[in-house]
Amino acid sequence: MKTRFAPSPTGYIHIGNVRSAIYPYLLARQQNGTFILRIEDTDQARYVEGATELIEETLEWLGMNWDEGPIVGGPASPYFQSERAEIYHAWGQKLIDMGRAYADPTNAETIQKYRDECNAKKIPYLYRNFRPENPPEWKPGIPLRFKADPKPRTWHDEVMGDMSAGPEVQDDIVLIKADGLPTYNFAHIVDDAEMGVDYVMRGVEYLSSTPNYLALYEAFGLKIPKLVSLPHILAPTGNKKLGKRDGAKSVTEYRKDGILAEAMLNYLACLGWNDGTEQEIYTKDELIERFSLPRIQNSGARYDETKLFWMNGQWIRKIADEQGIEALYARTDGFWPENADAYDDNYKKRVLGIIYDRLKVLADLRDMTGYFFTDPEIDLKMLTENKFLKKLSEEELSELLQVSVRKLEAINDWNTDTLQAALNELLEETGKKPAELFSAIRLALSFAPFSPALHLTMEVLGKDTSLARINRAVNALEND
RNA sequence: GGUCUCUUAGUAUAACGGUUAGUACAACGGGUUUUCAUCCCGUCAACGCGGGUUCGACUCCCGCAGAGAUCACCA
Repeated sequence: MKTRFAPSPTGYIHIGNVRSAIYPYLLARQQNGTFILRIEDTDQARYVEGATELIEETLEWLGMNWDEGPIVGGPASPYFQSERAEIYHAWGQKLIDMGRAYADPTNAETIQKYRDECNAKKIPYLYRNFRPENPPEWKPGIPLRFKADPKPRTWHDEVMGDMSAGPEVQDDIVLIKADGLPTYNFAHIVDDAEMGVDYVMRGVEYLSSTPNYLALYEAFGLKIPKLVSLPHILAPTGNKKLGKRDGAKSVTEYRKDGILAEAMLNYLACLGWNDGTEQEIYTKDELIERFSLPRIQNSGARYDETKLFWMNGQWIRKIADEQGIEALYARTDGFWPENADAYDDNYKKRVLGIIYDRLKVLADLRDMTGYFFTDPEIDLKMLTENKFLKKLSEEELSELLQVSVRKLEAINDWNTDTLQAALNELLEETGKKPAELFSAIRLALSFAPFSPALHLTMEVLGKDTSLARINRAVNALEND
């Protein structure tokens, strides 16, 4: 059993594109089949340098390894359509020999004229009504057209159900272009046959062309693969399919923001598919096990970045809780603030251990952990205008912090338990509410809008740094 | 315009003739010794419209409307 992902290297690969790789991948793995990557680079004008590498990187990052295709090779090599011209020519010749294809010498202007005539008469434009009477012999430089056999056709789509179409949508499509390379319409049929592909999964936009493909399968006497139309992913606003123009981000960008591959795969797989249960978080293995074609949604699904971010937070916590902070730490390379470079892994791991449950994306580390690595800039307003502290005078604030310093100085064994105990004693001795005492110390330490629980923060910061920071704040208050 | 497809809360979805129409994200409110977050609790919120079929319709049928796709020597 074989499935394939057949992208065109026309630029970066965005989330709308990736999903059409996920489903065939899942299906192939579930049925111990083969997942093929084929590069459809027959449009030289739209070809973008480096796009193939980007596709490969993206699939690798998501953990979707392919069994046949670029890099790994395979029995139907090559897997770049631009390198398969001879194969398409041979198949084209077969059609010519059967009398089912002809060279078309008509120039573009004339074709446009035909089209305009039809539009003027308000009748559907079909090229087969203008077939040249004495087509020349086919040779390079002249497009090759299919000789359609229009008739009612019915077929089954694994997602959309039973389909039918009349002759009015079947035409003499171009098989091989003047540049000698095949059109998508022709190339994918030939390749799927040569490569033994059993499931053709692609976006619904190909649904309208399916009758033409059916005619081609029939002409060649090919077994029709299972046809699977995948609904579109819609842009966050409007009703358009998600595309680069709507600012669809590339998968690479999300990776740089610190979206985990697991979360990306999970979110995309569940956008337009569910297994009927209320489960939301799926590992790759669970997706492989549960995936089924009939449960693919048949209407478009709107892309919702907020939910992706939520899911990423879930995955950050899942990895930390199930595999340990070590496993999560291994993913954080490149996401720390610059000034963290001077610190060792162990320290950063401890920081991660107390901060991870407030991360949505790994890049949040940059904004949220700065004060663990450098003394924060003193901003007295954060203290004096804090909603719990603004009723205290600067003198009272200073006094409160000095009392705290004396209490904390007395701690010999600096750990979360002794710190918690000291803080509780301070509450009693000062008679302050937690909101006042803790806010004052927290801000003196971090001058950050938020930070982990106080005793955890101080434990990681260490006794010397913690006390020095509070004293610093006291001095600033005294000299204000 | 022709042809085709789709239609449950703001979003993603569950239901497969009988439910107070379930869940999650978002929003809003509350709780967990400070903040932000996590976690927990709660609130708001949906079957596009109109006909049938049926004892009974979100579920089946037919119209309509709305949305989308396609009509290339692009994929």
